[in-house]
Amino acid sequence: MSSKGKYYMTTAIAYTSGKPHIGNTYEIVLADAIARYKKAEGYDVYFQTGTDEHGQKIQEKAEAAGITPKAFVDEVAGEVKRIWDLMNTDYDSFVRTTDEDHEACVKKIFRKLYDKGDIYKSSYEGLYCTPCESFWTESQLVDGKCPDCGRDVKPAKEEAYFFKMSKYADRLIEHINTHPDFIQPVSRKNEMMNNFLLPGLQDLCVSRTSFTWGVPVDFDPKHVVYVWLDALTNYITKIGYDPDGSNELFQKNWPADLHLIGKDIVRFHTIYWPIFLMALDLPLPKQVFGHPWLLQGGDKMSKSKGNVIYADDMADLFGVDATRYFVLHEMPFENDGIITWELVVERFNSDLANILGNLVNRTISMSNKYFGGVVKSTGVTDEFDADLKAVVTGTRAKVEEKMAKLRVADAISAVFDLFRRCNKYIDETTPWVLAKDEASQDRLAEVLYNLTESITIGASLLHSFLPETAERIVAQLNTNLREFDDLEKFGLYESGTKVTETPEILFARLDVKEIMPKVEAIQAAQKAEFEAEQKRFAGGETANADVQAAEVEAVIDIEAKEEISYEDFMKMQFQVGEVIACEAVAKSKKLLCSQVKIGSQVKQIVSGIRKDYTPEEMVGKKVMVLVNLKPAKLAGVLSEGMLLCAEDENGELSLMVPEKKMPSGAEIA
RNA sequence: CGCGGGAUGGAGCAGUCUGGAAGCUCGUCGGGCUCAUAACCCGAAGGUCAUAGGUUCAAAUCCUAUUCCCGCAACCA
Repeated sequence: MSSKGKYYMTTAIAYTSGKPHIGNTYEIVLADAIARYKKAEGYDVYFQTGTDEHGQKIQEKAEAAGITPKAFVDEVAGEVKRIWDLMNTDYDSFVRTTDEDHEACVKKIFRKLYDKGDIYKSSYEGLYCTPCESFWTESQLVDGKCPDCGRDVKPAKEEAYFFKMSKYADRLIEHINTHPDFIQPVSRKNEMMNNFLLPGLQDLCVSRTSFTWGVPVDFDPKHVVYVWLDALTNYITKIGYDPDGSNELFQKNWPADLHLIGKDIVRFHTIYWPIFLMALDLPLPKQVFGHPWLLQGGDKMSKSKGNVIYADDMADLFGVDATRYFVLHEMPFENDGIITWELVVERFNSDLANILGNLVNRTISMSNKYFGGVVKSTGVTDEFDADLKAVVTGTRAKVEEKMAKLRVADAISAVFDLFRRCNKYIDETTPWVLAKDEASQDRLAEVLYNLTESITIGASLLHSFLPETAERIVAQLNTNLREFDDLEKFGLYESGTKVTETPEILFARLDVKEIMPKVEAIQAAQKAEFEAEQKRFAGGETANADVQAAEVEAVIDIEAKEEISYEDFMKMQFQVGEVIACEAVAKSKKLLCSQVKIGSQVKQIVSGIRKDYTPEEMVGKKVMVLVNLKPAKLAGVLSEGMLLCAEDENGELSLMVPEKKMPSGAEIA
């Protein structure tokens, strides 16, 4: 096959703070489908993926786990690689940002940009929260306090390196305007322009001193390179970029043809990354595609809820190709997709089992039943053949058109339309009727030949998306996958070939009733694992909470706070209060404003409990109140105390109430 | 007045840029068929395309206003 030239594509590198879930997995499968497809089309594809392993978060997680950051990322990177391989992804290069060659190159790049004057040393000024070790901007503060811990912040300065973004902004705007395909989908381009480029770019802080797990700046080792400068450059370092002279692989492959990333990091890939490249005098990537997210029933996935869907769980239940099929098919082009176990089962049954699996099975069965498995072309056609052939041979062009626009879900649908057409063809030609008449044996043979040929072409087109299934299909038909260039030709299946005598079921239908208990088991295990992890990381006191489906009663461990003295405790005054009136706070979604009678006085208390309690049910409750809390305004409403609540791992709240009847105002100690 | 996304038959989505008969998949109901994995094929019901105005010969699509939902992004740099 003639080469159409090189095609260098990358995924974002996965951050190694934890096991990748189905959303991360989506990206690699999508990339793999595109890579396989481009290869089939005749491109010389180089496909790189990997892991991003530096940063404060990882350092903290490793510390909590009591291991070195390196040991931590080794484990997670191994897990990422395992899942990528499990998903049958055919990448050419797996980069880790802790690779020595990468780190060495990042240092060189940093120095080059510094020598060039694009990076300069200055100081970061902002409002600093000492306990949190974080800088905040004025607008991030909540009531003038640290949004994380609520404590006071003070103006502070930290030495840091900055990158002169503004220097290249005009060039970038020009580039984006003259290359309409650069940012895909287009809606994101407008977002970038309007929100970041046109208002003016701020210089970017590209070093940190607050943690050490990163690539040190070699001429100023107390700084580490800001993660994005470290992470983004993987696209060039690993294929052989070197400021002192790059190798052939780099010469051949750069600029990248496609960076496939999640929509959340479009900004980094379409603003910072191109500007870094401009500063290095390198050409810009041809296209950045920000794909949407896969959401769980509209909800965010959360490990603590036990509803995170992992690729290996899905692969266990449905198989690798079914998992690939689902994520590829269900993810729309521009908006977020939804994934639920029920939807997965539905897709599995209707598309994979019914339309595809059953088609292959019934076709092979008929060949065996009527002709001892031998598929022969006899040339006896009739009116139904032309349309079948037109659809089958026209599918390649449809797939081609969709894939050119990276409309992978649409491309895979086009392939399934081919299989649908085959099922219809069986109904039109009614082979079982032909079989009863000795005179129509040749016609019957031709029908089965046409089906076998159609399925072979369909399977070949399917190969980029579901490689294993495609191979299983052609193996059963005792043939090979067709070359891409031959997919518009009908009739290449060798006449007289004998198909398998024992067709295996490609996808056995699933019963959602049988799947759901397994799902629940997975979720329970996940919860338990999460809690064990929390326990391991945090240690400390345990508290009980009710958990429905789980066999063991779940407990929650929270981070232990500093020990306090009895005096500290006695500073707080708790009393029983009776809610005598309650209403929702108009300007807020979360807050309820209660009038609480404590002894003879009434305090107004605002609480963030609206999702768990209605104003009506609040009235009359005897609650536990912290009464000497300094009054504060929440959403513009004065609050003079705090109602005490317990919170479970799902964020569900339960008001603390006295176990026996207690008068309002009773002291709690 | 923080920013962004969304609202299309029971569910999930396409169509909106570039106005021109409201479409796809699933589900439901009815029918057909029996080669096949209770699969396959055909047909039907079901939507004033969130609301109100406007532009136009023509609006899901363009403009204006309003309402409602959802995120702030996948455990996180």
